[in-house]
Parts: sequence; C-alpha cells; structure tokens
Amino acid sequence: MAKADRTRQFIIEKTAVLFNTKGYSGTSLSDITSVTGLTKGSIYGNFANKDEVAIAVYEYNSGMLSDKLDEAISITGSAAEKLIAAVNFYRDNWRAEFEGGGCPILNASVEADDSLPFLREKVRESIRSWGLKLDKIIREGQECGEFKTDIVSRDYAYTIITLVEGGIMLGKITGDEKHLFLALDRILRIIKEDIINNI
Amino acid sequence: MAKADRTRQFIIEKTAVLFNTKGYSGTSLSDITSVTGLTKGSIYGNFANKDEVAIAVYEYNSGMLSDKLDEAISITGSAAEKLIAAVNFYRDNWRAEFEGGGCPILNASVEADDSLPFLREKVRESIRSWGLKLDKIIREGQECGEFKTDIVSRDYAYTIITLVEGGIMLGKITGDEKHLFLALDRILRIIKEDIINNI
DNA sequence: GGTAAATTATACCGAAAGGTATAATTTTGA
DNA sequence: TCAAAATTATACCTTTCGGTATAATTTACC
Repeated sequence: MAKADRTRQFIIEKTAVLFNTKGYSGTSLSDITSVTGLTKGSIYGNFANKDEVAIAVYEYNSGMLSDKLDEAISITGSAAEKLIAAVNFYRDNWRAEFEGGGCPILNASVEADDSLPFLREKVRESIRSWGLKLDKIIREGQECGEFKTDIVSRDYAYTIITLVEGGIMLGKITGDEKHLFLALDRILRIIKEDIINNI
Repeated sequence: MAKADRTRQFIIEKTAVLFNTKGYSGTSLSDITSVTGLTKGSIYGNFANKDEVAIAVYEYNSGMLSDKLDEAISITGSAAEKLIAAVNFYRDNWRAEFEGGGCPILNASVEADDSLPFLREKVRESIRSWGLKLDKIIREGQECGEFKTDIVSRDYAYTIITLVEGGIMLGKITGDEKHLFLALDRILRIIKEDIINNI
C-alpha cells in the first residue's frame, strides 16, 4: 500500500512537466515510461489508463499552483496587500512556470474545452476555486471599508484571472515576459483605481 | 493545376474546425479523410505531410479571423470608433467562434509554444500582425489629437489582445460568454479612460 | 475526341499507439 | 524469516498512426 502510493506519486511528479508541455494527446505511454524509467506494467498497476494519469497529473499541477498562491496570500496584512501579493506571485514565479510548460490551467483548458470532457470539469473546478479565492479577498476588503462597496467582487476576481491568463499566453508564445508584466501592471492599476476605496 | 488548388482548398476548409477543436496532436489522418470524404492518396497528393496540412489550416483559420477584423475596423470614423469596432467584433462573433473551437491563435499558441516549432512561428506572426493593427489605430488617434500622446500605443495594443484572449479562454471553458463580455467591457473602459484624450 | 499529364483511390508498410496476461520480483506482516 | 500479497517487468496483442508505391481515374489541352 505504502509502496504503491509512493510509486503513484513518483509517476505523477515525473510526468508533471511532460503533460504540461506536450499536452494530453501529445504525451504517449512510452513518453511516460521513458521519463519515469518504469515499465508499462508498473504504470498500469497504479493507474487504470492514460486518462487517469492525466487527471492525477493535472490535479497535481493545478494543486501545486494553488498551494503556492495560498502561501503568497497568507501574509498578514490588508486586503489590498493580499490582492497585490496574489498578483506579484506571478511576477516572482513566471520563469519557473514558463520552464515547466506554462500555466496548467490555461494549457488544460485549451486542450480540454472541446474534446476532453474528463479534464474539462477538473479545469472548471480549479478556475472556480481560484475565482473564489480572489473574490473572498475582495469581499473582505469591502467588509472592512478598505475596498469600494459598489463594485461586483466576482467580476473583479475574474478580470484578474483573465489578465493573468492572457498575459501568460502572450508571454509564453512570444518568449517575452514583458507581456505578462504588462498584464500584471494593469491588474495593479485596477486594484488601485477601481477596487481600493480612495477617499 | 486548377483542380489541385481546388482540392487543396477543399481539404483546408473541411478540416478547419477539426484542427481548431481537436488540435494538431489530436487530429489524425483518418480524421482528415473521414471529414473530407477523400482518401490518403488525395491528401498526400496535395500536402507533403500532416504538418503541412496543419500549417495551411492554421493560416486559413487565422487569416479568416484577420480578414473579418479588417472588415470590422474598415468603417469610416474616428480612431476611437475603429478601436471600439475592433472590440465589439468579438461581441458580435463570439458564438460562431466558440462553436468552431474558439480562437485559433489561442489554441495553436498553447499547443505549439513548447512542442511544435513549425506552428509556433506562424502564431507569433499572427499575434504580431494583430498587435500592429491595433497599434496603428492607436497611433493614428494620437497623431490627430484624439488619443493621449503620453501613452505607449504598443502596450495598449497588447493589453487589448491579452484581455480578448483571456476572456475567450475563460468564456470557452466555463461555457459562459459573460466572461468574455466582462473582458470586452474592461477594454472599452480602458479605451475611454486611458486612451481617449478627455479634455 | 483522344492522349498525355495531373490527380485520386487502393492496397499496403513499418512503427508506435494504448492496453493486457502473466511471470518475476519486492513488500509486508505474522 | 518466510510465506502470502502486492507490485513491477516481460512479452505480446490489436488497432491506429503517418506515410508510400502504384494502379485507376480525371482533367486539361491540342
């Protein structure tokens, strides 16, 4: 039991970048065996099929991202500081994320939205979770008088996500991170001008 | 000659949605033959290999989008009107685009950025072209005193692209076009508050 | 309208795809 | 420590993959 779990985790960790760079369709079982050094028997002893590996890897990749974001916003401070920390998280981690294939949510979203229903729902979940996290910070800021109360917190949460994902997409394909930074700067401006209560 | 060109075009048009929904890796040659009703002999008589089909289809898909955008911004009017037309183009065409698999630039970008170099450069080209189009409108607005001159036109062009692509990604995966509309509304606000000269 | 050239269909390749039965090997717990 | 259970490796399966040689068929042009 312990062994199987360790092998399962080993497979997930070793193939995390593989799936995120090559995608689900682009990743073959021989890719998986060669990157793990294991055989098909071992892979299929721990996963029912390739779909199950892909799901587990997606949950791992998006979970890692979520955990790191949680850590970034766990700082003690004002709601504005937390929101800014959530944005600057990408400024600090873009290089590692780009090298690992970019945002797993974006990658899986684009590949799964039309043709991989088993992944699509997982992606929706992680976006919902991300949105709720940002929404919560904004609502807290509203409740304590730090943020404007006449704005729809949920809309701003999704505007932030939109800019982050668009910025990653552009930064990644052009090979120029300034596109991501431009998007992040825009988010900061929105926070300062539209969200924070400037009285 | 005429025949070959017609068949070539026929293959491209019939597989345009296929490639845009299933991606390059997800589209097989039997997908291509079944959707066209042709045989492998015919496909390979007109294209050297699958890569060549994918490139031609990407150029077709991104070209159609570019042409439609050109038409939308070809209206006679102020620079602001043109810029707003470029944004509202997506408000008018989102349904058809979503049904055809979403933005081909976004789709190809995410699939190609790490693993398909032959497509990557094509995607970069279309983004550059799109950016230049928006940049041109903004610079024209600046030159005639309609837009602020202390803003970097190129940055605003790319901010618009970022919001459009992020909005499409979110709208597509959630199945809710309001995410795209939210991004488009944000662009309109940026145009009115940051780009247009409000004196 | 007939013929040469261009195009398309057929039949086939070898390789790689995902997957499985079973044998060999480790782990595990008494 | 040793046997039972769990795990991993080997060898193999069927199907599909991208691709090709060649035969059949159209097309184009004189």
